[in-house]
Amino acid sequence: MSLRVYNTLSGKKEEFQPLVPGKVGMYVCGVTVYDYCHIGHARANIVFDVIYRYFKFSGFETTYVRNFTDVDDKIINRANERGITSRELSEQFIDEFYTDMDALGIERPTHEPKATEYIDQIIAICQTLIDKGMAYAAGGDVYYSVEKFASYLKLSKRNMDEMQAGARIAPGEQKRNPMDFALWKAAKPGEPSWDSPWGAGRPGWHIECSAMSSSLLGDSFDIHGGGRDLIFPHHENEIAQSEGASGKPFAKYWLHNGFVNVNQEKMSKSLGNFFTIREILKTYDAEVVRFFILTAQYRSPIDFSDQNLMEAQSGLSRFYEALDAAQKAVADVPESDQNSGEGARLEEKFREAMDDDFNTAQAIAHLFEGVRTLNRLITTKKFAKKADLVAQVRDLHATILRLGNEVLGLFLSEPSTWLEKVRMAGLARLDITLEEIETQIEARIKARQDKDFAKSDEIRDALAARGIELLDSREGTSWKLK
RNA sequence: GGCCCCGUCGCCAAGUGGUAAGGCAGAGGUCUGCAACACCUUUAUCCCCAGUUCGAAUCUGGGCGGGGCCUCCA
Repeated sequence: MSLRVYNTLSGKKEEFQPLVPGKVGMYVCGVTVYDYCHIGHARANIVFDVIYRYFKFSGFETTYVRNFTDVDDKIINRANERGITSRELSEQFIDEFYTDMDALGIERPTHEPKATEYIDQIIAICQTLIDKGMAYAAGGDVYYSVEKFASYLKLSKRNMDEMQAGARIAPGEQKRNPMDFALWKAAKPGEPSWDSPWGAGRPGWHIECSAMSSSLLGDSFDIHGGGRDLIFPHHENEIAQSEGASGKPFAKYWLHNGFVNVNQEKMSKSLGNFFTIREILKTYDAEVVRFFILTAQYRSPIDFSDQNLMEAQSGLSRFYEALDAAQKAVADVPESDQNSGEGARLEEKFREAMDDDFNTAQAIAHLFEGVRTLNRLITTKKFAKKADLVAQVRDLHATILRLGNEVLGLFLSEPSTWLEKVRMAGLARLDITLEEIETQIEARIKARQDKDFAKSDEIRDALAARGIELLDSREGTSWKLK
């Protein structure tokens, strides 16, 4: 079974064949650091984190580059509003970015370049493009001449004539063609700037990604990723710049993640449904957010709502409950050298799903089947005395944990700890204290010992009415949120 | 207006030519003092119409509905 990926460039799933056997180079557009990250950023970063992890898991030596855009109009404006430098602002939000990404369990990429560290390379590409006649300097700006790049719009599949009809040249721009875009912008007063052959200025947005990707991955590399909204103009322009300058093919496969909607509406500041990652994490566990995002195919739109998040929490709890129960069920049983093959079978199905364009939803469905098998095995009569079943449970438990940990970045907590954390978080939203629950449980245990079932049920129903469900087992009585 | 994507059970969501995964919720059963948990069983012919095919949710055409990009955006 080989890995297949959906390539925006061809509009089809293609067999993944790296440029260099055994190695993968991937570049994903990162964030412009002028504000806190929202759940759309969470999705993009989680999706490409899993893609990165899966390449490594599949044995590829993977170089993952994710940049920071730390020079940009929005940064400059925001910094000016606050009376600090662009650098101070961007550094602050880089720290905030890491806070959020770490919470979501996102691995650090191999390289995390900042645009401002690549000014020399940016200037060099601009110069090459000017020398080749594909770009021109005008009034301290440098513009890319789109008509000089024959395959412009090949990624976004748009029509040049129609694009031109709607394009405008903004006041102050020196473009020859409205579709041309800025590679270099002349410095205005109060803006950060660098010296260049065209005078003091700063890079345009698109050029930085061309510079950073070629510097760290070479002119040609395997995977380029980002959100759907970057297809035009950002990625289209990157192709024009990079291929125009190098004369070589740029990224081989273009991967784009779908959007996050909120209650079925596009998330936007004007609609007031804009959620930052840290706001969401006040209500939902980070792993629940991660799990939720991975239960959909990465290219589909996903709807962020309380109901969907609650369901994700139930689903993830099912995993942790089963992992917890399995762990306990085999804890006191001596190890044996039996190999069940259950884990290998599950792993094969998991890989098959992931090989099909990183279908995490399908992969998770297979893991759920593993959970059911696990639960079925450990509730078998005299389970602990059946060495073959014990071996299956150990194998399956270890496999679910390993696939979850390494590829999906899930199930990383100690099950009982995680379940406890979620319970306590839920409790905080109810009008009841832990002490009250424990007191009631004690009272009910006593009533049951006295065979006073009427009272026992009364206590249970009263707690249930307040959102607390009791669970009796051999070990005693525990509780969970309804 | 141009380009692109989507429409599968009450909800979420896989499946892209061979007879509908999985989760949540629901029903019945086992377990239980009664419950809950867990397990077992069970719940759809895939927006509509026409066509291609031995065979279509999957391909083609038309319609209806939803969304995205075309300006900064994950």
